[in-house]
Amino acid sequence: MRRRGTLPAGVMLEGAMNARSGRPALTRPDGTPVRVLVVDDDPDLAEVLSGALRYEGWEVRTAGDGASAVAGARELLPDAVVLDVMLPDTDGFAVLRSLRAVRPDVCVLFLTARDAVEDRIAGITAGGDDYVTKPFSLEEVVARLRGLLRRAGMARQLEEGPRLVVGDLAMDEEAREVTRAGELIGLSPTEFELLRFLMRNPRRVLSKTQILDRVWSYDFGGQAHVVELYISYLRKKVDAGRPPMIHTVRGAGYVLKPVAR
Amino acid sequence: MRRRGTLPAGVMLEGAMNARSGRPALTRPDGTPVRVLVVDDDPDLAEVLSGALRYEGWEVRTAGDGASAVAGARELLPDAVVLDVMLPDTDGFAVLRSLRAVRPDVCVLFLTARDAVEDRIAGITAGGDDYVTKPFSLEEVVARLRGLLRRAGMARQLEEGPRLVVGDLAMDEEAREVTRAGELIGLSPTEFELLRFLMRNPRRVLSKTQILDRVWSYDFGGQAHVVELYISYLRKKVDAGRPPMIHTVRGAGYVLKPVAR
DNA sequence: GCCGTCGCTCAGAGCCCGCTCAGAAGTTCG
DNA sequence: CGAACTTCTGAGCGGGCTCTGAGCGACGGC
Repeated sequence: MRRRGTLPAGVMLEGAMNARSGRPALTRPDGTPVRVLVVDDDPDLAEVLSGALRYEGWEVRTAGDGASAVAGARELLPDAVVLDVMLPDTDGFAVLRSLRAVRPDVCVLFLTARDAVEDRIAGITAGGDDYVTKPFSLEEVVARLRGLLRRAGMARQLEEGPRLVVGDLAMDEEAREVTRAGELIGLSPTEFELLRFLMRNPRRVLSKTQILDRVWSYDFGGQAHVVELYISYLRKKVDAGRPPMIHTVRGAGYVLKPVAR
Repeated sequence: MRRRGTLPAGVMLEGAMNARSGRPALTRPDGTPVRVLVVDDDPDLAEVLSGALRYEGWEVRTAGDGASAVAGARELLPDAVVLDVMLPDTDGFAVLRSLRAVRPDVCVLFLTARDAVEDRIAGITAGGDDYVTKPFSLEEVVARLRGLLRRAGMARQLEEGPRLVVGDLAMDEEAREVTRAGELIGLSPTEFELLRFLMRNPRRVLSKTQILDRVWSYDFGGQAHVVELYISYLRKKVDAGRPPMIHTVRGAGYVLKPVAR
């Protein structure tokens, strides 16, 4: 079962409703949803991205080129922009300048090809902005965006730091530190992202396909078997010798739950 | 003027917040954000600069020539100005005179080519202002600006002296001295700036790209490999024979942390 | 109780990442 | 003018990380 180049089957895309249950969504200071503009000339990719962002409870609008991006920004007045560096009409930097003219404090997350990194990205991460290289995972994009928005002063109403907590399991996203019952746990990059996905959806059964679509890059051609493997890695490190928090739901997927009392 | 400890934490944070590390930003005496005007005719450079300064929690406005600089200053009433000496319509010194007419005590940081007008710059800096030569690193610009503002009497000087401390590692920015456990450590200029960047972002994973964008000059064309090299230099000097403070996070970057409690 | 399916884990191959050494080019200073 | 220092490139190496394949155990249907 081979996946097509750009499009994962978007199980989580349909029913794009409010935030994931469990925790309130990241919102603007006045409580209205965060507004994001997605700019990419690949309509499939733009659709997948906007689906993932809507799933966060955010308001999303897409544009396929620089001109409509600027127009869209004028209407939407977005808090953040996901911006492909390579666009059919202009490059992302020119678009950024126009955007900044409309809204100086807008956050920008650049999408760029791996080899183009050294090009003119220099200086971008120096400000509040950030970038991810293609191919990326949706979790990565969402996490980076959340980081940008948080630092830009969103979510003032909740004390939402860069810290995820489920039971006695805690994750500091900025320090990339994970602790269980105070003990430090070392994780590889993939393990870390998988655990982050689980921790952001506690008590919810996640299917292997869902996990694959979310945590792995969209061009990953492999089998769902990797998910089992990495779950097993995680169990060894997170549940080692302790009451288990990662549970298998046969035929459905996996759940992360705090230990029952 | 605010006194520490007498107000609830939330009130203090209400003013400008530094985007990094949650520390309060350098602010004006009344708690409002520092206001900076960036004047440079290269829009990309102006954009990168203003991004970096906004990231400090400051309010930024840009201008591309002398005329709009004076106009912008009249509106913004900036505390500091980052001013390119070479401008399309006039030179920076003329602009400075106009600025001083509006606000006599404004801090000025000149941007200048390496071999240009050393003597006139030298005269200027005698008056309390400062300059950096192109190409510069963003860390350098920000550090110089912070120094100027601090000396000009911006608030928080009690907490934010020219002294950075992480664990038993201490840095005096003005004396350019670094000590670990009281022992003096000699660093080259680049090593010093890299360590300063790490110390200003303790417990936060910094990617190689982030470090490159921030510590190296904006025109540096090289690979992220240099960062690894300089991290290795730093480790030899800072961590030599001691419990390590500089840690590698594979696939993510580097962190500076005080030794485990 | 038997059998098929599903999930877990081990072992290993290949790749990629980060560390280090050595040396060249440029710079500063005595 | 030479010596020491600084900065950066290139190459090699060691090891961690990711993924494949296969065997085995667990679970559930009948």
